[in-house]
Amino acid sequence: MKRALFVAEKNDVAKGVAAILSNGSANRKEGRSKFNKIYTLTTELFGQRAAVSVTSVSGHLMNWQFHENMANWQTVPMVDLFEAPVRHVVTPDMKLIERTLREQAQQHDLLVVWTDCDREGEAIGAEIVKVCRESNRRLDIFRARFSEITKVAITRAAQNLIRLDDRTVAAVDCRSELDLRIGSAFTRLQTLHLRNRFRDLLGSSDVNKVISYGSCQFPTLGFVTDRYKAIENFVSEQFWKLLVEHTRDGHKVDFLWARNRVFDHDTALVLHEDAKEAKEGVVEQVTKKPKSKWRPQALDTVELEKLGISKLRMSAKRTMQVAENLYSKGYISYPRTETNKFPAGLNLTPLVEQQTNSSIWGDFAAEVLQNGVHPRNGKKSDEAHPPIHPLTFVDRSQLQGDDWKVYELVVRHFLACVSMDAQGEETVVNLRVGNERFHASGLRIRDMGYLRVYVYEKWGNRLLPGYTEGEKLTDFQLKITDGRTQPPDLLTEADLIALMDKYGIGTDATHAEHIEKIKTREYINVKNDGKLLPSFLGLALVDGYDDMGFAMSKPDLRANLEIRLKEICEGRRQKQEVLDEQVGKYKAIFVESERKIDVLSQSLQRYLDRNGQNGPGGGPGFGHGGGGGGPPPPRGGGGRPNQPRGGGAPKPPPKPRGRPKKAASEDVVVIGDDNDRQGGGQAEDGMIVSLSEVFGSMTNPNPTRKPRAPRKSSTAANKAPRAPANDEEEVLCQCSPPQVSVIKVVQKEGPNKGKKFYTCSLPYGSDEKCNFFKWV
DNA sequence: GCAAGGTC
Repeated sequence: MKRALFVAEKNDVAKGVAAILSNGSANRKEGRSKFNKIYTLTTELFGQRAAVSVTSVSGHLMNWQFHENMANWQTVPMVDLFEAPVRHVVTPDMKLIERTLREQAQQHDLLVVWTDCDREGEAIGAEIVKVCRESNRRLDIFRARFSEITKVAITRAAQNLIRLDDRTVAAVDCRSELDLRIGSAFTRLQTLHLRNRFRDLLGSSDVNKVISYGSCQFPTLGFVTDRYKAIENFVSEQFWKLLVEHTRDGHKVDFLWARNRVFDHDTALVLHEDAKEAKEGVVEQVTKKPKSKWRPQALDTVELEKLGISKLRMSAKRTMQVAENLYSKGYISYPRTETNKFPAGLNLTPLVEQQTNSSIWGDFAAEVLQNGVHPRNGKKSDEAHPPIHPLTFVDRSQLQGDDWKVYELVVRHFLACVSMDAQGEETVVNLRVGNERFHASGLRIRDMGYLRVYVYEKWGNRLLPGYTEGEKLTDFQLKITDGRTQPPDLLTEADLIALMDKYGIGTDATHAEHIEKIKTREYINVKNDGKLLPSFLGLALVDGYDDMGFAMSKPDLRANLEIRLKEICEGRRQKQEVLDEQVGKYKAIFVESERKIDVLSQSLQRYLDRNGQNGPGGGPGFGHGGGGGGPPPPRGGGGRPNQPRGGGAPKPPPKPRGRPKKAASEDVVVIGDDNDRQGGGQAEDGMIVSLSEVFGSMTNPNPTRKPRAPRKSSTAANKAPRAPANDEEEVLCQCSPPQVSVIKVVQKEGPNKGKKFYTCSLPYGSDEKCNFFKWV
């Protein structure tokens, strides 16, 4: 009888494969590592009975390393790290597993690799082969291809063995080697340079701060600094809105303006006057239509992390730690998955049945069974693991703290996913006053559906009194209100994960770690409300390389590598070719960076100077506690002290609560010169207050340098025609002294769209701006 | 003392 050794990526899979192939009759033996057992059984292989041992590794066995002679940071020329030889060695904590494999390989005739069917799984497979072959040269090597641990999938895989895919292995090796070379070279460069210049901040010995560079760390940091700068460079604009208020049956109804808002006061006044003259409003249309709120899709890792952050107020890292713990206890399925659709072979009914035991959601689970189990599936599959779902029912009394919170989330999400959408009816009332249109909407919920178990989402009734079509209203109030556009919010950890996911930075298993890494490196800090704020150090690193001309913190570097790796996998490029090309490219950047490295310390010095107190002579750090460390507040912050007032009592800026997520953008009606606005537009007060929470005593609101990137929405504006154009006369506004006015174009939908008008050249929101308005 | 990728 042939003897076959099966090796899976983790013990859990080995156990599952053994149980399925043996129909539950496998024997369990201890391996050298206590986490990786050996299961023995007999099964059919190549049409014959075979004696099989199934064991496992725990992820990668091996790692790429430099030789010891490269270890000294002071004496080894850093640039040598790009070409010094590297070797593939078994990592110390995998030694016991390696021993099991060596021993087992000698006792078997063939080896079947059962690692996950993804890129890393293929590479782990190659490591298993390497170790096993060394101890048994005669081994026949095969690979099992399976996408889930179900009877059908596993037996089919066992009967259709294939070979390892060398190209995929080459792609992973390429990635690992590049990450190692680039990471170590730039880490040494930045660390030694900055430590030398800022000895008191960074310390001078090995145990002190490392300023690491990593191909995932930097783009992750870049997302945080980009958002911070978008806020810093944000220019707020004033806008105006019309609003109709009407009270009926004791309900006050707000009819919102169909134009939403306009950015020109005169336009708003004209439209307001026009509508006011109408005196009467007409209910033009009352529509009722069903509206549903969809139940959540099957849960994957990214979504679990996002929910952990936003609903449980835990970090992504912590959420995953807890989920892994629940997984190891057998309470929930494998938590690292990119799959958000349940495989057809997975019977969900017993999983729902178990939950009927709960005193909390048991009734809901029972109801799901009555109505049928209908998962809402997404479209993603990693072909390795199913969506995250509960495996066993656990009573509230058996779990504490975060363990319970995460288990509860997984169960509630699962039950919600397999239940029904919430159903309601929406009523929209369209009201016309003169030429202006307004609308109010109401919602009546008919069936809460999944929301009865999914306590993390809310959907409320919005009562609307009855209106009938054609009805005329006179007892309403037509109001004109104003507000200011708000900067976007700082990123939350959930936003960051979504961005990493979108740009392919890291994998589902690692993005929480990259975020954690840039926290421990003190490149970013987490505010009390969970928002992420870059530190001086983080900003300085990003700016430093930007100033040298290398976009090291942009996500496209990594994206570009991914494309090359794919080409290797598809056989269109050779590993060595890509390696040479990438090493060459980065080496050139490195050499230049080393030459211009002072730019980096200058960049950090600039931020420290802004702080006014934290010179290199001894500040408390880059952001933890005290008055020390965060970045300065956005430009113009701190109570706008430098604005000359242009006579007359200045109107206090309105402070609308519940700021909209989006910045002023595409619906800007009027256009002007962005530079004009530097003084006038200011970040909203609320922003300044919230930022200064973390900065303590830091006060200097004036940065030493101009923001580099103008805000996007204004770039189009810069191309605005400045009056006078050749065919138009020069028109002066009403300022004293009068200024040449600018021509702007109404861009909003409406009767005046496309019409040109003259207006004061000062920026909107500027106190000095006069009210001059004249159609061209 | 450097990376990112697996996993416990």
